[in-house]
Amino acid sequence: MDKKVRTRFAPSPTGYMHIGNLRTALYTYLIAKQNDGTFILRIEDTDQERYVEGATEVIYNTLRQTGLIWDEGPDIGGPVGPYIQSERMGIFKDYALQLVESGHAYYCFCTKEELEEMHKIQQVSGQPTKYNGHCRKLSKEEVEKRLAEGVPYVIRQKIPEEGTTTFHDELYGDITVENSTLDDQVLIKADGMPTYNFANVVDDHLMGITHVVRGNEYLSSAPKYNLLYEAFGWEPPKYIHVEHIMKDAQHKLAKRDGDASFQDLLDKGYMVEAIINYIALLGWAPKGENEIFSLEELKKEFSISGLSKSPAIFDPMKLKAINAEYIRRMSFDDFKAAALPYIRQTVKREDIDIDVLVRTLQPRAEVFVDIPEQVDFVDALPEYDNALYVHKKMKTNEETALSALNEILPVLEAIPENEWNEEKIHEELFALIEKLGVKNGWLLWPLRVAVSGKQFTPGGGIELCAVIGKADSIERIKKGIAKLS
RNA sequence: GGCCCGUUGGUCAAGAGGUUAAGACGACGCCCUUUCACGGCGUAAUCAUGGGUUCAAUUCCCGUACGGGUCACCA
Repeated sequence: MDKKVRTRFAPSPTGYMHIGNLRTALYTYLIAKQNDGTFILRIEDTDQERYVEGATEVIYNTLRQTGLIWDEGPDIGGPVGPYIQSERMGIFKDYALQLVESGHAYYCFCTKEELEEMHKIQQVSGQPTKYNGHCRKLSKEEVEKRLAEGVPYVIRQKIPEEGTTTFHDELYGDITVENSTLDDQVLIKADGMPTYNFANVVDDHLMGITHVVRGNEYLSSAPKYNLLYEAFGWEPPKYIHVEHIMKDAQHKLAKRDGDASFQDLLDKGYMVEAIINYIALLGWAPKGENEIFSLEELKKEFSISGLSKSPAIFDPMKLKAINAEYIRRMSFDDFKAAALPYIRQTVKREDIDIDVLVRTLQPRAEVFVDIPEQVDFVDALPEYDNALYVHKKMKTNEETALSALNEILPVLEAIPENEWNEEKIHEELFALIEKLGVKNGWLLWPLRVAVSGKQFTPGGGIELCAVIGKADSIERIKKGIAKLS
């Protein structure tokens, strides 16, 4: 690396952070940071029609939350500002004029109607729709005359009529296209503003950007970018085009899918670290077998060569599994602090052993938002069907369950209130199992059902009894006996 | 439709001429002094397809199919 790496994330403030976009930001950030380079935030807000109140804040907040901290940007400034595109509007026209001067661009006076007409004809005759070069042929005098008359105009890029253009992508290698397939795209619009493509090239150059990570949709316009760089005599940045994140094989993950934005994922209870970890993996594969990476670790691990050239389908299951892994890796205290608000959504009573509940919950919680439902039996025993008592593998049925509960009841009743804890209950019940000469499940499966009324619970019967306390446990067992009798 | 790109198990994917074609999620099975959505151990994949090149092709080349992208005075 001879040149200091400078990368940029250049989102439009739409008020919505698509995870594909976030992932681009991530990769962009990682490339800068792993090369000890600079990560720049540039807001591309030139589309007034799409302006959304507070949208810039969404970008700031997302980046801050995920730890993708920029070194230069609108709020903190930097040597190549301004970093808000709408504040740079004055600089582009001169560059376009420079191109006109050097013969790489030209004034075009065609009206919208004329263009529409032209495209219509092209479509009907099966031709590709592109500008027909009408105004290319205008004489210098003619141009001057119309300019003087104040005829509205745009400035278009003059694509060579023959030959090919080759550009290099770090992932795809060299891609060559026929110049004849390229359109004389507009550089400066009739209102004097630059088009996105033009502003992008100029800004990237002015900001000294060395690597551009962007979506695959720009692959087809990349040759035109290259021609622009050539016309200016500038060195193009290294391109890395990344594939889309898909909902399924034929549809991109879209807003309406409800999984598409960072905020959607947050709302579903996923942890920030897990989200970053998962999207890093969507379209990129680490060298080794480890898949769990912090942002810090990603800086070391990430490599452009591990990026994938084909679209990746977003898999909520995998995200969930990674989130579960993060939960399991939390310390007891951290997990407790994070889980408590969720537990309290359904568990209001205070007379329980919360630590036992938290401890049994941690390995079984995959996402925080699932917790309220997981512990909703604590406050009150739900209505349940006796069918729950039937378990093939445990060899239990309603009849054996009744016997089991009848055996359990006096044993638990005999435990003094102040000795009621997990160890004691365990000790007493296992003594009973030995005395009766039965399998653990024969006794404990019915207990779990009676005490929870649920098919799945965090922890087994013993833990649950410890959580809800003696009085409630006894009451629920009695209720089970009554139901089974 | 033109142009560009892609195609390894249900999903994410490693592998880059000769491999038992990794690993993870999911599924399934078994195990575990208590169920499970914990843990442990296993099982399942002839690499879209046809043709080349080669002693040898999932890996290179061409075609086909399928999928995606793009063809704006929008970003």
